[in-house]
Amino acid sequence: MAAGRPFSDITTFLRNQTAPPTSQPLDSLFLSSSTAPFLGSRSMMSFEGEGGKGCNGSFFRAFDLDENGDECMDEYFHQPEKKRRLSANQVQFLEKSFEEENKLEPERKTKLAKDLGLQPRQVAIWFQNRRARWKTKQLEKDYEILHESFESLKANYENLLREKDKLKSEVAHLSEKVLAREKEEGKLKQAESGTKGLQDQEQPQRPILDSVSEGEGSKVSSVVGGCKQEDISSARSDILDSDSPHYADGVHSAVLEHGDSSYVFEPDQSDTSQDEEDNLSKSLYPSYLFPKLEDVDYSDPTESSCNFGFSEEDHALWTWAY
DNA sequence: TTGTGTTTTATTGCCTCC
DNA sequence: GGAGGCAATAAAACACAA
Repeated sequence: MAAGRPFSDITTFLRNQTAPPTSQPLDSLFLSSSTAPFLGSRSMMSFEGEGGKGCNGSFFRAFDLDENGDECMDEYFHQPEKKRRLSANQVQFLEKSFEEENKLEPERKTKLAKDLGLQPRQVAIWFQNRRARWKTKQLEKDYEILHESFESLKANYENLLREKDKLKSEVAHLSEKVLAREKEEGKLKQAESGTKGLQDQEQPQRPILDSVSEGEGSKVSSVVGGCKQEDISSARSDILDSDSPHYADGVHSAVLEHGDSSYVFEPDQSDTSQDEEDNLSKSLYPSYLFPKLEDVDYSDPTESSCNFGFSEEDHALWTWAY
């Protein structure tokens, strides 16, 4: 069967069973509503039994076979309500046309219908259904792409979360070390001031961490690890107080009486944004917990006198936390 | 052969555009 | 208001396992 004129044989047969084949399309004789009003939309048919249910599996072949052609004609015309699938060639032709343009202008529809021996409405329906199938496939593809993208982002996010937790615990660990060292230094200074005796009594000095009692100190260090804000800020208020020129002013009293250090120092405990993250770092590890970094010489990280025995990496992390 | 799931063809009803 | 598109759906055709 020649592509483009697939039904020339049957057309000829129906027009004149003895005449040679012509290129006359089938629908001009067979499916035109003006000339064949007996065929409604339910009678739109393909003349090729792809599934072998037709006569000898092919309606065309059936017509080619002289001995049973009439039989097949009878069989064919006695199933006016049966749906017929389009032939492979017809579908191929339509697919090709669809690839070129998935919308169907009236002229193209008429031409396709004529070429394939179908009713224009059949062609339109085929395109309609084809567009629907294409859309479904497209949606599936889009879904796949989005799903993959989502999975990738999710994995990335989880990695970042793990990394964040790791860094947090590192910072906490380092902070504990710093606190322990601070505490020891405080004790040393206290001992020194004790040996100086009463000569210093006229100029009492409060060491930075003096006001942090044993209990409070341990409280702070445990807090840093456990990230408990109130206790940290409580310790901080004491230390700030010791340095503060307004040690006994009303604000301080109010803070102390209030019993809740968050009254003046109230960090956000959530960790959902970068800003909050920064705030958290600063509130968790405020400047009073560390020596003034600008006073520390990092030029030689191996110099234990000024690097607290931490490695260069520790310093980097420290600086970051600071 | 038959039951069942999938695909294809066709209809219906609604909506938009000219 | 008619033509055409689309979504939802029906129903025939088909594939396939049991």
